[in-house]
Amino acid sequence: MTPQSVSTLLRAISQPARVEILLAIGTGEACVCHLETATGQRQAYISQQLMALRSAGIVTSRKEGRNVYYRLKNLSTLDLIHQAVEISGSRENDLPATGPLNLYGECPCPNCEVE
Amino acid sequence: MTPQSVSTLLRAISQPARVEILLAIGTGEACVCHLETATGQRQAYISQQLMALRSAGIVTSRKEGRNVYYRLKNLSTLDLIHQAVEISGSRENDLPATGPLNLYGECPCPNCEVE
DNA sequence: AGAATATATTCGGCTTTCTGAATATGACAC
DNA sequence: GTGTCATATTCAGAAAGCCGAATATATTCT
Repeated sequence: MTPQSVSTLLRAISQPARVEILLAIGTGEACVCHLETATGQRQAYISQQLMALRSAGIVTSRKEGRNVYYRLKNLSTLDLIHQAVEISGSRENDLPATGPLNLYGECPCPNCEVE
Repeated sequence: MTPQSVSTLLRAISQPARVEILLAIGTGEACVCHLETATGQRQAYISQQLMALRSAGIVTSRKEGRNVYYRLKNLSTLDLIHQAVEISGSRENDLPATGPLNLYGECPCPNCEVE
């Protein structure tokens, strides 16, 4: 039945850290080290949240070298979050910038610099 | 900060019983006894869920006689749920009919019959 | 007043989620 | 091989959520 699957999806998102991660990934792709700097959280912690998002089918991952790049499986997940922002009454501007802050294949965060 | 309020909202919805309740209320108004028959749950249980929805600011209540009528504070909460349905991959039709099954001020469920 | 009805609240135990700490895996460089 | 870097997993205690059972409140009726 569907209320079950709806609530499973929403529950997976209903965590401040995971909302931040999803917004940081945005419409692009982000490796863990990027999310680490983007959200200021420990690496293991982010990995845990990503595991939750992955097993809920919200994100997919792609491995390249020693990095793993995450992206949203369905971009309208972002719309859902934005709608939640509106409903919750906060101004949209209060949200941290939505990704991508980087280009595909390369990660701009300190540890990943390519040049 | 906003990821917090977003997750508070989503968490309040992320519960099968509450999704059902919200859909049963739909765009209209429903008293508790109606939701009782609509969802097949015990009265106290529904009241608990309504309390959660109320304290999350998702529904408002209006008292009339010995009945209390609930409605969505913001109708786009329904859109959010429908979008969650799409993202979660289930067909929209799997959702139980969205309210209102009743007219304002009167409740069609057995205990509330007016005529 | 007392009884019946509609809804709300409290309590308690159980289960789940959260998150820090430590550790493991896997890939690349040397 | 060893070392280092990026990411993943496991464990455990604390916190939060869920929900049945009992009880409370508030309204109407007689």
